[in-house]
Amino acid sequence: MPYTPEHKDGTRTRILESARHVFNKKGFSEATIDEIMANAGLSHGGFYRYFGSKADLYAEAVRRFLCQTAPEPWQAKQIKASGAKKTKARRVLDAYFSLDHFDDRERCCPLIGLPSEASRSNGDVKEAYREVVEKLLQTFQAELDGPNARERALVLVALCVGGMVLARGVDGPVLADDIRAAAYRQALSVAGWCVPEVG
Amino acid sequence: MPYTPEHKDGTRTRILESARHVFNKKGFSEATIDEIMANAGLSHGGFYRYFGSKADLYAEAVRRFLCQTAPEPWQAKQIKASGAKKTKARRVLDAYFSLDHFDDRERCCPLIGLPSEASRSNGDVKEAYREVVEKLLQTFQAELDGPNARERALVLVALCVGGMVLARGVDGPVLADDIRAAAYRQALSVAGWCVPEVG
DNA sequence: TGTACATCAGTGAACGCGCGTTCACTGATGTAC
DNA sequence: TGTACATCAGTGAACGCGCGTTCACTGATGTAC
Repeated sequence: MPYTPEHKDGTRTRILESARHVFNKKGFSEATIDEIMANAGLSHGGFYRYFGSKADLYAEAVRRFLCQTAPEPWQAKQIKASGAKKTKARRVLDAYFSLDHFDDRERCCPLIGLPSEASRSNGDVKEAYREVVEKLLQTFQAELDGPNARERALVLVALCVGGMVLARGVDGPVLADDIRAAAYRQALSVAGWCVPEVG
Repeated sequence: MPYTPEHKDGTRTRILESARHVFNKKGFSEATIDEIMANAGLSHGGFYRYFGSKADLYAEAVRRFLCQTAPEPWQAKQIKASGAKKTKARRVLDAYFSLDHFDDRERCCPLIGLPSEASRSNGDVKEAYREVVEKLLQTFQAELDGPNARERALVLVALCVGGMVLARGVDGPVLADDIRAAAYRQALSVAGWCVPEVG
């Protein structure tokens, strides 16, 4: 048995990680297998030893966001900056609305990287999309006190996605910032968390 | 001068309207010029007498949503149902969150039909996307009393887009409805409008 | 320890289809007489 | 009013490129002896 199973697993993971980035940046149709493989340090020909088709890869790549072992840079920055001062849900929310997350087209949450792709695709992708939504939902809900925890968690997720998707879609940086800031403040208010001191 | 200028204008409008529907349904890359032209009752060859390229058509098609003379079916239904009982902004909000709007993949607002397309495209498309955002913003802001009218209008738009995009992206109809309903109720609360009687 | 071997990860040329774009042509229309 | 004509909206065949997918091959690796 030449090459260890770990070797193949590692390559597969590298392709998935690369795919996640390229799909986020370009969307399903504009991303090419060639670019994904090159980005993983391979040539396109080997692709079909790992995945049945481009569509198969896509669903797995969306789900992949949940399997992260290390936090993305835009998440790590929040953890570093706040230390133990913030709870987990609060850190997730702050990172979600951060400028770093806004700017990171490749490593961003698939909910804002691939919003319309999901609504047009087959059940597999929607399932993956849903898993991401529910993960985020649980993170918020776990720390919301009071009666309507689930309802308020749903609102938080809607504000996260709506605020970031809109901000990315418009061309004026001022308007984009206004949208992001307004959605963020509203989210804090709904969650009952205090607004940070303005710097 | 054979054919009146009105004739050409009419055809151009028909192509734009068709393009808006097809782009909304399929996204930029998956929509084909052939389908757009066929949908407008023409063959593909004539396309370049009206538009320079597929990309040119795209930006115009997004903007086109603002030029509607007649309301879309999902909007008309709200107007009919409520009569003069609701203000304009309230009607727009209710229509936006309606199941009809959720289901109408072709005639829906481009903000939820083409969310990621905009963030990836050039300045022209983003400008069009921005115009749609500002139109919606103004509609809400005009009827919001109190100090933070603009801030609250921004929140409403974020809830509209976030709620609908998320609902469309997940595969469970129950979860989709929960998201839509939660975002809608939160929007009403932020606007200070009363919640409708439950039916 | 060194060598022959079998396996299979990865390569890169090639195929074929779909779609954006071009272009020579057709024929419907308004105008001039 | 009727007819010849010029214009140009619309047609459909053809081109060419890009990309998903296939496949014959290469060569790196672990194993058996």
